[in-house]
Amino acid sequence: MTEPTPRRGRKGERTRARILDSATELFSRSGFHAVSLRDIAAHAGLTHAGLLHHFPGKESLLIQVLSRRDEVDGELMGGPDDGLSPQELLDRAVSQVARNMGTPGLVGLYVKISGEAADPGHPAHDYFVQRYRRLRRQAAWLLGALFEGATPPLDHDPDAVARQLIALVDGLQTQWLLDPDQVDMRAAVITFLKQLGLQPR
Amino acid sequence: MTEPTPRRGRKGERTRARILDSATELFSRSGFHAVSLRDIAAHAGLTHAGLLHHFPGKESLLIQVLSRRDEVDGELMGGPDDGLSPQELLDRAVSQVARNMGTPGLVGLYVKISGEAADPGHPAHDYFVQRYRRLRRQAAWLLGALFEGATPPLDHDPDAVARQLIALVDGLQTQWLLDPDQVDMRAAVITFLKQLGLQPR
DNA sequence: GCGAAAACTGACCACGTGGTAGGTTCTTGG
DNA sequence: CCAAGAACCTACCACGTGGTCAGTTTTCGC
Repeated sequence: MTEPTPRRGRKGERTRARILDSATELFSRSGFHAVSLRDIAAHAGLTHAGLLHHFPGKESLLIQVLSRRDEVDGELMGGPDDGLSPQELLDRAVSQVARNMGTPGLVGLYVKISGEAADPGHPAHDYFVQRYRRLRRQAAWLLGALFEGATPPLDHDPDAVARQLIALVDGLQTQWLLDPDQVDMRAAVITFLKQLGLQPR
Repeated sequence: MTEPTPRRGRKGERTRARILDSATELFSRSGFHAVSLRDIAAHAGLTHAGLLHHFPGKESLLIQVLSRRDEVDGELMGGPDDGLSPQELLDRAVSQVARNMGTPGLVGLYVKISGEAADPGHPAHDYFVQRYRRLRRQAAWLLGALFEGATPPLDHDPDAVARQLIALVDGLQTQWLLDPDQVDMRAAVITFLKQLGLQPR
C-alpha cells in the first residue's frame, strides 16, 4: 500500500510523508481511537517517540491525514477556475465514486471518523462540519447549473438534491464496506441521477 | 408481586436494565472504543467489577445493547402478521425517521458503531451485516408492494430503491448529527419518496 | 570533512484499560 | 427470622496508552 517514496527532498519530509501514509492506512482500517501511535510508528518504520518528533500529537496527525486527502481529491476534481463544464464535473464526480471502490481503506477512514466526530469534543468535529458545508455548497452549485442547462430545464431544488446526493453516497459507503458484494455504489448513484433527469456517463 | 410496582422484578434484572441504559447512552455519545466499562458502571451507579458480574465482557454488552434496540424498534414497526397495509407501514417508517430526530444519541450509536464495524474483526461486524441484509429485504418487500399497488403501477426496481432509501437515511443521519440545523431528515426522505411517485403522509 | 541542526532512540512516566480474586453486604424464598 | 446465594465492592493485575526527556546517530549545507 505504501509506495516507495521518491528519494528527493529532505529526509524529514520523506519520513513525514511515510508517517502520513501509515496513519492513513491504519486509521482507515480501524478508526481513530482503536489505533495507537506505536502502531503507526512501527508501520512507518520508527518508534513512537520518533513519530512525535514530526507531529505534536495524535489529534494533529488525524487532522493532517484528513486535510492531505482533501488536497489530493481537490486536485482530481479540478478547481472552479478550470474551464470544465458542469457535465464534465458531474462525470468526474461519478468516476470518483467508482474510484473509491478501489480504496476501501480510505472510504472506511471517512465513514469511521465522521461517525466518531459527531461528538462535539472530537478533534475532527469542526473539520467535518466545515467539510460537509463545503461539499453541500459545491454540489448544490453544480446541480443548479445542470438543472438550468438541461433541455428542458429541470425543476428541482439544488440544495435539497445536494443534501440527498451526499447522504446517498455516504450511506452507500457504509453498506458497501460491510458487505461489498451486495452493493454497487456507482450503479446506485447513476440510477439516482437518472431519476432526476440527468445523464451521467 | 403484581403488575406495575416500581419495585418489580428481581434486583439483578433492574440493575441489568440500568446498565444497558447507561451503555446505550454512552456508546451513543462516544462510540465503542472510546467508552470504558468504568464509565458505564459509574453512570449506572456501581463499579466496573459489579458490572462484570452481570455481563461477561465489553463486547457482550455491545451486542446486547444493539439487540435490545432492535427488539424495541421491531415492536414499534409491527410484525409481518399485523394486518397493516403497505401504505400504513410506509407512514410508520417515515414517522420513525422523524422520531429519531428526538433521540440523537441512539442515532449516533448506530452511525458510530456501524462505521467501526466495517472492520471484519469488530465484535459487531456480523451483527451489522445481518441487520442491513434484513433491512434491505424488508424495505424491498414494502416498496415492491407500494409500487405494485399504485395507480398506475410504478416501474421501479424495489431492490435498487431499497438500497437507495436505506443509504439516504444513513447518510442523512451522519450529516444531521454533525450539523443538526442544516439537515431536516424527515423532509429529505419525503422529498425522495415523492420523486418516486409515492405519497407518504 | 566539520559542525550544527535535524532525526531518531530507549527508558521512563502517570494513567487508563479490561479483567480477576476474594471477601462483604444485601435480597429473597422458605 | 434465617441461611443461601445473588449482588456488589475493594484491591489488584498485566498491559497499552499518549506524551516527555536526555542522549545518540544521521544528515546536509558549507
